[in-house]
Amino acid sequence: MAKKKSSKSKSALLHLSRRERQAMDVVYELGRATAAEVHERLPDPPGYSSVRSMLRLLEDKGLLVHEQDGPRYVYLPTVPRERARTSILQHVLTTFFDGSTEDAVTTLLGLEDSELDPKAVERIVKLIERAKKEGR
Amino acid sequence: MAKKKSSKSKSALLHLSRRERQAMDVVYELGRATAAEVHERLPDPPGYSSVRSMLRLLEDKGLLVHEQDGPRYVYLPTVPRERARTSILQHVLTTFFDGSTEDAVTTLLGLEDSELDPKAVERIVKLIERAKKEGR
DNA sequence: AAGCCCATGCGGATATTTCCGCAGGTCATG
DNA sequence: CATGACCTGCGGAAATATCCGCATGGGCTT
Repeated sequence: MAKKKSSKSKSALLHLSRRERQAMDVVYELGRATAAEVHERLPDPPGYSSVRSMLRLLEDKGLLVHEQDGPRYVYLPTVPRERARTSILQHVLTTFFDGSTEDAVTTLLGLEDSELDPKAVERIVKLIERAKKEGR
Repeated sequence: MAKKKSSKSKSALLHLSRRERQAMDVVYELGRATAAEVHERLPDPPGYSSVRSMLRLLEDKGLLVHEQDGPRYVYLPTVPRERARTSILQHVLTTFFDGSTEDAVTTLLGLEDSELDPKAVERIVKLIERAKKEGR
C-alpha cells in the first residue's frame, strides 16, 4: 500500500477534486471562512452537512486548519495565500502561455474588471524597469 | 433525478475532475495532442487505455474534438486557448488577488522562469501607459 | 434553568471518476 | 498477402468523491 507519495507537499491544490477545489477557492478568497460562509458561496451548493464534511476532510488532508471562534469553527488555509498564488500562476503561465510573461501580463491588463489606478501603474512600470535592468 | 445543469456553458474547465483537468492541461500546453502524448505527460500516469478512455470522455463532454491524423486521433480543445486563458486568469485574479491586477502582475514578474527580453518590456510598458490613459 | 438555535461528528448510501483488458480494425513492411 | 505494430471502441470492476441525516452538545434568551 505504499502509494502515498510525499509529492503532496508540492502544489497540493492541483490534486484536488472539483468540490474540494471550489471550497478552497472560497477560503482563499475570504482568507478565513466558516462552514456557513463556504456553503453560501459554493456554486450549485449541496447541503450544509456536506460542506462541513468536506471541510473536515480538507483538514484531514492537511490543506486547512481550524480555529475555534466562539461556538463555531473558522477554517484557514495551511499553505499561505502568497505561496498558493505563485504556485498557481506558475502553472497557468506554463500551461496556457508557454511561459511567456509578456502574454500573461497582456491578458491580465485586458481583463474586464482590471482595476489600475495611476499610482499602481507607476509602481508596475518601475517594477518592470527594474526587471529590465536586472537582465531578466 | 434532474441534476444536470446547463451551467456547463459557463467556464466548463472549472467543473472538471482531477484527471480531466490534468489531461486538458496537457492538451492546452501542446495545442494538440495524441493519446500517447497525453499519456507521456500525465503526472503519475495510468495505463494507456485509461488515457484514451478519458480523452473520449472529454470529447463527449464537449471539451475536446479529434481530427484523424493518419492512423491516429489528434485531440484539440473546443474552447480556444485564448478564451481559456482569460477565463482562468480572471478566476485566479479574483480568488487569489482580490482583483488586484497590480499584485498579480507583480507576482508574475517575480516568477522564476519569467522570461522578459527588452523588446517585450517595451511592449508591456506601452501597454500599461495606454491602459493608464484610457482611465483604467 | 428550560428551551431554542446553531454547530459539530459520524456512518454510510449514492454518484462519479478512474482504470483496465479484450476484441477488433488499419497500415507498412518483408 | 501474411505479420507485426499500433490504434480505436466498449463494457464494467474498483476506487473516490459527494452528499446527507441523525445524534449530541454548548451558549443565549426569556
